[in-house]
Amino acid sequence: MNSKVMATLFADLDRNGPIPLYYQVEQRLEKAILDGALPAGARLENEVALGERLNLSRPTIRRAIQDLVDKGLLVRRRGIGTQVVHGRVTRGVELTSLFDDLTKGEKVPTTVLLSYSIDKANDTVADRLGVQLGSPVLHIKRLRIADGVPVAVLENWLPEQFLDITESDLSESGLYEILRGRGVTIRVAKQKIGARTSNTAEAGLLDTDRGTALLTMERAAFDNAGMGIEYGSHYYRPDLYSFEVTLVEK
Amino acid sequence: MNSKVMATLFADLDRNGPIPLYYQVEQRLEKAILDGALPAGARLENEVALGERLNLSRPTIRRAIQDLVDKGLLVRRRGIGTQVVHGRVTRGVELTSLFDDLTKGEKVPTTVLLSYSIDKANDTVADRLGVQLGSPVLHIKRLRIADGVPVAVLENWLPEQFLDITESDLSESGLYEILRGRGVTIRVAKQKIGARTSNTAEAGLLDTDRGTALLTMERAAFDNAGMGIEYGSHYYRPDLYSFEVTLVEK
DNA sequence: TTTGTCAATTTGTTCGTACAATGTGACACC
DNA sequence: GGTGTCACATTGTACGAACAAATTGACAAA
Repeated sequence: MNSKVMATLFADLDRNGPIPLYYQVEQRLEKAILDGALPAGARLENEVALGERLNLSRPTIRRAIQDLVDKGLLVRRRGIGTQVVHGRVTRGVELTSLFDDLTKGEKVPTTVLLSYSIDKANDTVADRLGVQLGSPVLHIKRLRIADGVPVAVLENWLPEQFLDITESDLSESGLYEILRGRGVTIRVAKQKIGARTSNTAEAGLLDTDRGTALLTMERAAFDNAGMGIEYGSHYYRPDLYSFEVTLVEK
Repeated sequence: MNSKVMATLFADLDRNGPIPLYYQVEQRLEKAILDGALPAGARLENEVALGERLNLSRPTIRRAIQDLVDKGLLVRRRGIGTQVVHGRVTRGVELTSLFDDLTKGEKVPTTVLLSYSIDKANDTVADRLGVQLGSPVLHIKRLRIADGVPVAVLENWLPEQFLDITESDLSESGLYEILRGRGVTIRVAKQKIGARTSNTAEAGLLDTDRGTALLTMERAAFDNAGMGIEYGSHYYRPDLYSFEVTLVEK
């Protein structure tokens, strides 16, 4: 390990703050890997030595390393040591929305609210969200535009507790941003990704020709307690968007 | 917790065998949840009590529970306890192949080997697998059929160490099955899922009309040491196949 | 009635320690 | 020269302990 790494890695830890020590170590290591300070194949110091250097116990170091192994950034083998994973496999699965994805890139996302209403939950929505059939749900349909080009049509249903989300909220921020702002944390999401051929209306919204392929995604999202938060049925222009997933086998 | 649960959960552990104790506990809990013995919303005993009952330390119990939380089966909250997750969210992301998926259902999968050759790695393949440009790679192209209906066209490239996989191997088993049989364990896979419109040749293979939508998937898979194992570029008939992914936020 | 406070419960973090299992490399032995 | 064995390094499993943080519920105070 070179001196640059040592600087970011072995600076003082905040031992009294609210951020767990293992998490501080984890983030430093992750940054070093993503920055390239720890290149692919580089071997880490062993756990005991790292612990002594940082004045942390071995379990704490192990936890930090294990999290990065779970993310697919590190690989470890008994008797050998811990290495930065080869290859371009960089980031794990994340729960994000299209809005987040676009913001992270250098695109400028815009939203057009196509429809906004309070409906009664039909069979599908009630099943996916786990609410009573016929109970009130917020139903929205949005056109997402990046740098002036239409990218996706997003249709969402949210349960009763979110009926107070306003139209102006939705035009300002992504749905997931609004939910985060309300303290909602999404814990589990089940997605189904497919494709189909567009009809005239769909093609019109996305500014393409009827009959071209659409990438489709259905998602049901749940919070800590397993309550349904959001059900969405979306379609995307496949020349402008695709889903990337990194799977890590335990 | 009822008595049936106690029976499966609190039977004697194998304390000397090679199977880790935390893993034995984990599997018993998972079985109890999947069997419905621990229904959605059921509250587990607290960690300390569970440990005393099984004569295990708290860290061991915690590890078992944590793994199930990571799989999306349990939810825990400080001050509250641990509960079986609500909702229909059942299983986490798994690394499987189309062949596995079809076998698990009640379909009968067939394979037609469309081409089989040893090529020199081009730019894309060399990059994805992390091998030298121009190094020998096994290149195969297969048509996957389920119950007599063509479902997907699978094109794969494998590095030098797999050149000895034969054509008959491939017609008998799925690729991942062959790899498992050779002791290869895939650790990390990066997938990109998208869609596009089919051309005449593609439509012909899948027995559809030219211009219909295709679901596409690219995958690069790596083993423990981060070595590239397989790079694939596939397309699917979207009316017959889709990708389901369950995401769990840590 | 409402509000604030405190105790009890439960998971979260961190420490220290011990031994087991696995892979590497050196060395002796044939 | 080849082969087996042994010591060493490193991660894996497991124990015990202590305190921190979050949630609930009971009780006292306004």
